[in-house]
Amino acid sequence: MVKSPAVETPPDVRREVLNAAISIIKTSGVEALSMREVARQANVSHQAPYHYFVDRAGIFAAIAEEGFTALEIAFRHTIVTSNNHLRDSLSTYVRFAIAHPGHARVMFRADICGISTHPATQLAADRAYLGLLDLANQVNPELSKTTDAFLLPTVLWSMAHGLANLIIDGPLMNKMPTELTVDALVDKVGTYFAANFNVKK
Amino acid sequence: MVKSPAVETPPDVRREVLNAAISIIKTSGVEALSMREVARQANVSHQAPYHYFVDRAGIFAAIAEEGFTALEIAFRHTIVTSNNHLRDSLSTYVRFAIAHPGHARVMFRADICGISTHPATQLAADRAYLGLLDLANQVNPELSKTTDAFLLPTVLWSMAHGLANLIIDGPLMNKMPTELTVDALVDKVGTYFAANFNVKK
DNA sequence: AGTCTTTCTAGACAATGTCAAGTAGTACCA
DNA sequence: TGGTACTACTTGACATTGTCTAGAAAGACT
Repeated sequence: MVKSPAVETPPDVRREVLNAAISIIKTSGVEALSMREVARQANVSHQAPYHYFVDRAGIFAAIAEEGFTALEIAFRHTIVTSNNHLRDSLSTYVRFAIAHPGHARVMFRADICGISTHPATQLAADRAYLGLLDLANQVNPELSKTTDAFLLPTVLWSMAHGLANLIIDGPLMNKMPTELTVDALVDKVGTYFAANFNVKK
Repeated sequence: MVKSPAVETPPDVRREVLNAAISIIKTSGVEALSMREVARQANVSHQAPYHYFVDRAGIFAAIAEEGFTALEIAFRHTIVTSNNHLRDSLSTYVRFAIAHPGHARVMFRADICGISTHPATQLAADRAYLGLLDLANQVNPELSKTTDAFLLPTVLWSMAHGLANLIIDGPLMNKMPTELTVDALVDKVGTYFAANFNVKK
């Protein structure tokens, strides 16, 4: 094929397939994703996705990898820009999940994100975790030297993970005051937590 | 068939089906549950489950309902027996999830637990939430009277939910010191959190 | 011109969720 | 005793799914 003069870009089937998958997960959940529906939405044959992703799990692994990489970048950004690392470690995680529910729904579920079978995804996940550790280290550098160094990161991770999941999939919003927006909730919870959690000692 | 004299109990197909489903979810995850596999493990025809549960989602709803009811009982028990409600609200939730992963995997995922379509499940979930609220109220009864009464319960719920999910499905245990058992982790995190989170004011 | 590789498409298969129809047993009434 | 209704299933059928196997078209390299 002769390359046309900078008018139309060549179709990036891999990207199209991935976008279709992310969109399906975002709107209908992980359960609803079928290879054939993905192919249909990407306007390719039902077998084209298999060329880029070995199987259904392969698509999930690719989405998760993309997500973990983006999350790590978000953590690194927060490390250098925040003046309240405790609060913002929460909000970075949660806001990422809200902004990218298609990715989050996959990343946050080890049973389907293929972390054990896809080394690239494992690596991206490890790097994101390191980002979180570095962020926690900003909160109190002393803690990271103790034998219980894992405690603060675990609390932060659990808290953020729980809040994110309850918001994007769970019934939390129904239980909140009706006038409270998601953004306001994340703000309030983050501020409340950071104000009341004592990290000295 | 002639009924044998009080020796064997009549087969409870509904229970068998439910148990088979819970066992499949526990060992292979929600994704792996198929109606036909459930029927096979319960030794009934592939349509028998449909007699008791309208569809696949119906089985999940029944499991979730059972789980929420049990969780509420656990909360109520903790309310009257604990002398550290902050710590034990966490551990009650997390230990429930660890002890009943088959139930937990379904309950904690609104997209599949059928909360919006099955009123009985919704009711059980609401009751469990009320149990959590009552538990949070033990921590600091004053807080429940303020306009920000939702903050402490939300923090507790998020924290517990996150920790539970990271343990039963997530990659958290890989990141922990190798000699740390799940039980010890729950203990340590709960104690650490309760010791450092300030609920006065 | 011929062969390789990449990027797909087409066809086939067993397994799945679910609809429709049937059947065996039990309960109740005449 | 016969009839009828109901419960608790079973059997059969169908479209849809994930995935295997076989190509096919197009460019790159020799």
